[in-house]
This record gives sequence, structure tokens and C-alpha cells, in this order.
Amino acid sequence: MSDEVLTAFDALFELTTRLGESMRADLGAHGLNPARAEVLLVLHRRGPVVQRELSQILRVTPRHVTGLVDTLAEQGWVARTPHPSDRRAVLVGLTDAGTAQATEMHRRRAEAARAWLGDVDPADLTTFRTVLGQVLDRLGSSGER
Amino acid sequence: MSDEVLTAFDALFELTTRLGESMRADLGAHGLNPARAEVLLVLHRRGPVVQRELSQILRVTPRHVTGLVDTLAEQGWVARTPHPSDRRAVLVGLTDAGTAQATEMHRRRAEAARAWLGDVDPADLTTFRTVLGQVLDRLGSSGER
DNA sequence: TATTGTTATACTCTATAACTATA
DNA sequence: TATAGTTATAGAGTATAACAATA
Repeated sequence: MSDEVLTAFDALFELTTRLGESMRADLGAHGLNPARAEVLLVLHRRGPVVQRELSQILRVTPRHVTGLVDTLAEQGWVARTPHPSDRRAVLVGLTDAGTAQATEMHRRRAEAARAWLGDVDPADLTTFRTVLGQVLDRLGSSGER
Repeated sequence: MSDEVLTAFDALFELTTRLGESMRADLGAHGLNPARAEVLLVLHRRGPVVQRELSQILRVTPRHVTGLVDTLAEQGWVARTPHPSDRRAVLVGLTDAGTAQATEMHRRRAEAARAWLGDVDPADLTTFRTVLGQVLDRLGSSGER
């Protein structure tokens, strides 16, 4: 009983490691890392935002946002434009290439989901998802990024 | 259907992110990081090993092992001793404090397992573990560390 | 000649602090 | 005086390459 809990936890932890490695490898193959990928997804979801806001959404220092945006801009995936009413601020938005990259990321996510879970028995999968949901709920869905 | 796969994958990804954060925080509170914690657990499981072997077990460069062992030795958790028959090599083993720390890590792992999964319905937990096992199996249990 | 570990060096990711331009 | 972003600096984590001691 307590043994089952431990075994399940170990398996979950092992999977955490593997999933992280897999995601980083996939992103790396496309010139991204987790932090920069997250920027692209945020911009895809919310449209252009000011760097200050980006730093709050990502829970990262403003200085770090400068660096992330610098790199993504060099790669051609985001562009800075002046804020229309506040000359201190800078709007960051996706370029066409960035939009394409974000769309492609969603496609690859779906592909990964199928590769990892596509073979699981549907009833088991539902239980699996339910348990994940329970655990996440108890943690509080604080991470609203 | 494919939707269920996607939803489950997203939940899994979210949970693994949280688990990773939680583990790093816990380790950090005890003066460790994932890499150094792994060293302690490996030494606890296998007894003293030569640095070269450690670098292979951890899949990390020999240079990096030097650094990890330096830090852990400064912290008093491991000690270097000369290899009895090969004067090039160095044996790394846990000190008494290191052994205590490793034991304590196992206790904290069990505690975390209960906190995360202790409330889950036993039948659901079994299914959950089974699915995790299936996924890990398909990935190949290559990570024999 | 091959192997073990270390010194020297460098790169990535992220943080804090000081500063500039604007509000 | 407060805010948005940048320059300067630093520290952790990890890698490659060159080298010394030993096998």
C-alpha cells in the first residue's frame, strides 16, 4: 500500500527526468530552449506584450527578458516595436516565422503526446488523466502562465 | 479521443514540471542540487567507486565529476581515498555524514510520495502506476543509473 | 601507448545592482 | 519620484582541450 505509493512516485519521477530530456532535445533541435520556447508560446497565445509584462508572466527578471528577446530577435522569431503611447516601453511580438514556429511547436506537442500515450488503453488513460488532475488540483493551479 | 491523449499529456507535462521544481527546492534546502544528490544516491547504492566509473554512471564528463566531488567533499559528505592498486585512480565514498544524508533523502522521498499520491484512490493509483510503467517500458529502460 | 584525473578555458542560463530615458 | 529597459557584473552548471602521473 504505502509501497504502491512509493513505486508510483518513483515511476513518476523517472518519467519527469525522461520527459524533460526529451523536450529539451526536441527544442534544441529547433534552436530553442525551454525558456525561449515559453516566450514564443506566450506571445502566440496573447499577442504582442510589453517586456515588463513578459517578465511577470514568465516570472523572470526584466534583465533576463532582454536577453531572451535579444536571442529570439536575432533568430528572427520575434520583433520589437515601439509602444504606441509609452516611449519607455517596447512591444514584443511574433514575426511570421515566429508564428509558424509556434504553430509547429503545437503540432510537435501533439505528435509527442501520441508517441508517449497513444498506445495506452483508453479507460486506463482516462483514469491516468484523472489522477494527474487530482494531484495538480491539490497543488493549487498557481502556475497561470 | 486524440483529445484525451493531448489533455493527459499536458497534465503529465505540467505535473512533471511541478515535481521537478519541488525536488530542486527540497534539495536546495539541504545544500544539494540534482547532480550532487544523484552522486550521493549512487554512492549509497554501490559503495565507493572510482571517479572514472562515476562519470560513466552519471553520464557526465570526468572534469565535471572532479567539480562535483570537490563540492561534496567540502561539504563533508564524500571523501577521496587512494585506490589500493591503481595509483592513478581515486576512490570516492560516502562519509558518515554522507551516509546519513543519503538515508535522510530516502526518508524525504517517501514523505514526498505520500504528500503527492497518498490521497489517491488505491485502484486508480494502481492504474496510474501501470500506465507510467508502460510508458517507461516503451521508452526503453536505458537509464540504468 | 592508453588511461585517470586535474588545470585552464569557455559557454549557457539566470540573477542583482546601477544607470538612462521617459512618465 | 516611479517605471521600462539596458549595461555591467556575477555565479552556477556543464563542456572541450591540453597536460601530468601512472599503467
